[in-house]
Amino acid sequence: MSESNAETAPAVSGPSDFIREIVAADVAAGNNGGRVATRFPPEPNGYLHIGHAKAICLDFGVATEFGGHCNLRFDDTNPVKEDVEYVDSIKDDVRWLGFEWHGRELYASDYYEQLYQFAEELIRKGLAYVDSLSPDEMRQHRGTLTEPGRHSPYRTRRVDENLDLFRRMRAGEFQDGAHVLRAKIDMASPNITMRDPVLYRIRHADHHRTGSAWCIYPMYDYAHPLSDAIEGITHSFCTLEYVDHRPLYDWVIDAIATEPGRRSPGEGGPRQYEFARLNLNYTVMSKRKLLQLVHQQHVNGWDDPRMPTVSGLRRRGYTPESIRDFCARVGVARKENVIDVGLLEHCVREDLNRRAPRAMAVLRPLKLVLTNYPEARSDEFEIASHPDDASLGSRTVPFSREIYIERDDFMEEPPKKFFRLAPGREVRLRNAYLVTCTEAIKNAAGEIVELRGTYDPATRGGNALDGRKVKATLHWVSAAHAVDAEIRLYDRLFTAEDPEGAAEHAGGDFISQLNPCSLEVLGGCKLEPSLGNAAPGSRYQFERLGYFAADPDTRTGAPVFNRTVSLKDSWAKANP
RNA sequence: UGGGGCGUGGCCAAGCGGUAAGGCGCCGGCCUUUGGAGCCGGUAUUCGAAGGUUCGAAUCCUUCCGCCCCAACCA
Repeated sequence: MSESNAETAPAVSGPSDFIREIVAADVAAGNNGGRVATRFPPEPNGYLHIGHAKAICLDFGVATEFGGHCNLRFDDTNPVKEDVEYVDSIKDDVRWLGFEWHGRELYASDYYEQLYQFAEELIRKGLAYVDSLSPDEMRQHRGTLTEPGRHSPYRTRRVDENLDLFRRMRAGEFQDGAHVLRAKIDMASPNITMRDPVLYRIRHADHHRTGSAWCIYPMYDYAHPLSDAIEGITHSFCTLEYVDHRPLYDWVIDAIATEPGRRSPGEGGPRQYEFARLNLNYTVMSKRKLLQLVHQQHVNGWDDPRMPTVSGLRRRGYTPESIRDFCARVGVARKENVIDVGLLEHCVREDLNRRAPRAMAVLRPLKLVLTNYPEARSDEFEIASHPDDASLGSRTVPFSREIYIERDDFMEEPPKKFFRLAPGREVRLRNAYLVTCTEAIKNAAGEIVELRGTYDPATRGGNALDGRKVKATLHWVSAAHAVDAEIRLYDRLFTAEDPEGAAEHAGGDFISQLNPCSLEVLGGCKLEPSLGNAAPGSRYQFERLGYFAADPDTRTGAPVFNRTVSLKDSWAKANP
């Protein structure tokens, strides 16, 4: 392509959402010198979930798209809820999702001293005061949605008195709750956030990073804007519930920006933009509820494959690519939304269909004995690992007289549209032979315990020389060579599309909406030998069944697989 | 009853005064050694409602309706 063409070529993809539109306009206008800096600011009080993944894709995505950078900043201002376990898991998850913060691992707690000095500055400017109302009294004074609040009697304390009290707060002279530092804004504001918000509270608690160095801790509304300003963030993205906080965000930055060298939002400093959080049906997304599921052991930890957490999805077998694709398809807007989990499932299927090697596994085995196949003999088939991608190579699959097929691939009295095996019917064993069922053996209870049949030696590989067709192809595993495995099947965690909504109507809590069948553990599953040493985390398509990933519980000789997602199944859909 | 945000097909979502993109889902058809995958076609005379402005409105104005958020010393 010539250079002039390159310059005149229309943009392949412009801004794809309102956020990128704003950033593009800022860059075009040269705001902040054309610089773009974002941040992803998780509080380390829980594991990341798919909703965070959306935010991560936005924060890191926008930064790289516009040649900027994104800081990973832990919003660790509440020591009683936070823990290093969470910061470690968050770092793992962000990295696994495919994002890099290039050493910019930052903490709000890094700024505690600076934040404290800013607070003294606010006091000196008469913009903050120490209040000594009890939490309950403060609530009384705050007013209601429709009535203005009242001034605290402590609101008029002198600057020197405020400074003295605040220093003694820091020095640990007071009990928790005795005093707080408040911004002096407007107790009559219709926006309740602006009614003299608390900036600092006393918490005699050890912090996971600063230990016992502090006994006063800044509030989010104070620490967040200043952290953004300190780091030179240009675009600060958060969810819609913070829209009402934006005036306070701006107020805090403006309040300390009169000093030389500091910039207010109006002067090119950080600006907050809000977007709608991600909601998924058939699950819950709040950290509080996820924490409850873990603590009450309704699931087996934060990384339970049924959880919408990043670590849960990872263990389930999701790929980072599929999650990023999902976030891209879902879009970024300001409308409340509930995304169908079906879209998430579509995204993994699409990704794994392209990349996952195929293998055969029988979940619920039914033995088929080929009576015309010599007992001592066995065959080997070299089978491509992917039907459309030779680069994935092949593996050797043994065949013998006794093989396992899926129980529901046989019906003694098949209905009209059932194409699979039935007495007298011929089907193909994938990549092997055409076989015909001759007999179903039953036990005393009348249950089918074994099938007898014959194979056609002239159909090696699966095709008949005479061109005769069969309606079905079954997966299979040679009984003599099979590897036994445990396979875990997952269904949605909740039976209701909207667990909290359904619970409200039923008068219970969301726990009552749990799906009792969300986990089904199958033992004695039969795997083809190539699967015997699958490394934990490795993903396969088990032909005709779905995508499966080896679980960390896998032990040598005892594989454990999780079903990530089933294959689309038009037979099952039409015959529920 | 105060403030704020939001309403485009079943679920998302473009659209920015010139006559409704796209994805998922769904419905048909083709193809197929995975009832998978792939391919082709269909799926909103209408944008919460009603008025108004305009040659022309999902886009501008007015009113109304509905949903969500805010009264933690949580984030």
